[in-house]
Amino acid sequence: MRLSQLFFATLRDDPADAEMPSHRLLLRAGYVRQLGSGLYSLLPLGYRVTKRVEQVIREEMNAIGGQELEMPVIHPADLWRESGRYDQIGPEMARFKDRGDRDMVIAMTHEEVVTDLLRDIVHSYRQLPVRLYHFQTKFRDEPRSRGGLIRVREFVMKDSYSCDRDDEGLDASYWAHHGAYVRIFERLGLDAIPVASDVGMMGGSLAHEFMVLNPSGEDLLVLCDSCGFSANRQVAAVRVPAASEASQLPLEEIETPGATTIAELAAFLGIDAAATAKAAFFTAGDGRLITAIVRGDRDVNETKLSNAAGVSGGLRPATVEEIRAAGMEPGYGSAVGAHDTTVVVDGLAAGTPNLVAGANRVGYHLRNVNLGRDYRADLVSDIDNARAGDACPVCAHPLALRNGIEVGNIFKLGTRYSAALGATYLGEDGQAHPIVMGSYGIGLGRNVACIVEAHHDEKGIAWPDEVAPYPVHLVSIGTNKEPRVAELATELHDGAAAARPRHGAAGFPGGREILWDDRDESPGVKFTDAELLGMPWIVTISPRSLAAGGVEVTRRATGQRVVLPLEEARAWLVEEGSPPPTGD
RNA sequence: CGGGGCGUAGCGAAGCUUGGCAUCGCGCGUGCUUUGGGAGCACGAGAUCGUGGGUUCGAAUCCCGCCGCCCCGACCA
Repeated sequence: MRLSQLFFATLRDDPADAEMPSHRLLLRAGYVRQLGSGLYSLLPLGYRVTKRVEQVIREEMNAIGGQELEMPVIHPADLWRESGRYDQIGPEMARFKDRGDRDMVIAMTHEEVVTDLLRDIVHSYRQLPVRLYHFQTKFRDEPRSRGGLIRVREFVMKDSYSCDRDDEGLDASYWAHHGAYVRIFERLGLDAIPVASDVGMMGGSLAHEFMVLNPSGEDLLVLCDSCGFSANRQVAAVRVPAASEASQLPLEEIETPGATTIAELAAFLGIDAAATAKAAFFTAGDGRLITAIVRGDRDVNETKLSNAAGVSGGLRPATVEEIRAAGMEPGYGSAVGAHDTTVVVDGLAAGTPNLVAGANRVGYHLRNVNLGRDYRADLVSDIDNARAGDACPVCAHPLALRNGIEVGNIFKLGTRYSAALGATYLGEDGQAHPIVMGSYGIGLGRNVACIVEAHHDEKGIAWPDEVAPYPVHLVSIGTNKEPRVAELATELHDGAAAARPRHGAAGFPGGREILWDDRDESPGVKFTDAELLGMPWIVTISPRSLAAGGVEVTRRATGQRVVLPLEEARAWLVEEGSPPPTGD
């Protein structure tokens, strides 16, 4: 591809709206353009990178027996009503009516459709297992998009679905995907860490997210550098020390005027926050009031609370009226004397005797509150939010908290969708069984952005070989001084374009094509753009390089530079199978 | 949805406080010179100042509404 013909433009100045390096560089180098909030066009360069990422994923999915297909972006709402998600999911899902006044939705994901296909086609255990995947557009009307391509509203995702006879089969499919993902991210040049995660809106029993550490990441990861424990903070267990043996002291009401927060209470009484109990009130989607009790120095983890209490429709902070209706007083609240509420007590608070807790009366607290004697719990469970420095739940080593970006996820769905939609097969026993499913996603655009995050310097992008839009950026200089420069550049460029695709670029037309900066620009402009665009190899041909014996080859990522004789350059770029001229 | 910021030529910005000819750099076009690290000179094109209303002799500038974008938080496979 001649750069003079390429549809792109580099920007000399950083766009005002871009903060993350990947966003800034993809914009400046002409890979993407923004259409609206969370909506991006992929320009030819960005499209080629995305297609190469797609190809890596395709190869690894095929390697575990995946079969590629394609499912629609527009779905009838009735299908989503069957699974129950039509009403469960909020404004994040786009809905509209077609001309026949039928309710339709724009796909956020494809569990329903794949399950519909299964109930149509699979009837016997002999047809299982099967692993299906596709690359398809999703739309999620996020409350807030951010970070360039990191969090967008419309995006292409590889989603795959495993369909097995039983839990054993699902387990095999799950770990097959786990392995495939490890290989995919390694090939993409990403250090992705699998962490235990919440099952969220997918439902299911086991889930991992593959996370790339990044200061702009939206997720918080709890990591142990001693034993390797890793979890999303949403689900990270907190280690609870053995319950205290201290004897219970008599309950005592004390006046605490104006002390409505733990900090004020602790300061007023001159005690540590850890000697108090904190009550937090939530209203569940089903209308229940949930009262969560944690030790005063800790915080409630809403995901863990929601899972522990078996809440389906999510949690929102309770209103003052709702709290009072259950016999409690905001600011001076506790579970003592509470009624008509589900009380969930964290293990740490349950095991700490004689806490100071609210008296459910304005201006008063209670000393020496003890679970069992003074209030009851519907449930004692870990609902504590993990913090940096906490003891690892596995090995007790101090934990670290890091930000991460989710580049992929794997979920055990079980029979959540097959049961709801009636996707069953006849087993060897002659009985109908629901198909046991798993769901596995990788967002393409987000991965492209993460690759740039991991592979750039102050000058620009430095693509890994596996995903670069073109392997080589040919820079010709001094064509007016030396006619051979243009002749040789044309020969190399045209020769590479005519060559058969390089091994590993199957299905990718023009896989051996190189980029040639044939523009009438000064050398400075050409070099600067070459470094910004980030092809793995920059090949310079000029009177000077010819005098030195050939072309100059620079490895973009390392800056390592060698002079390559013309014959070797031809062998490398035009004739198939020649290795790159230098190591890294 | 809460808090903050921004919207002026393709890009980046100044001008707004204190109303009075639309400004600068880059980029773009033409010509000449230049060609190993974002070249020089000359000429030139390009802006409903996000949008609607109001105040005023006069609004990019002051007032009100709306739209859009970014950041933090809430939210979120």
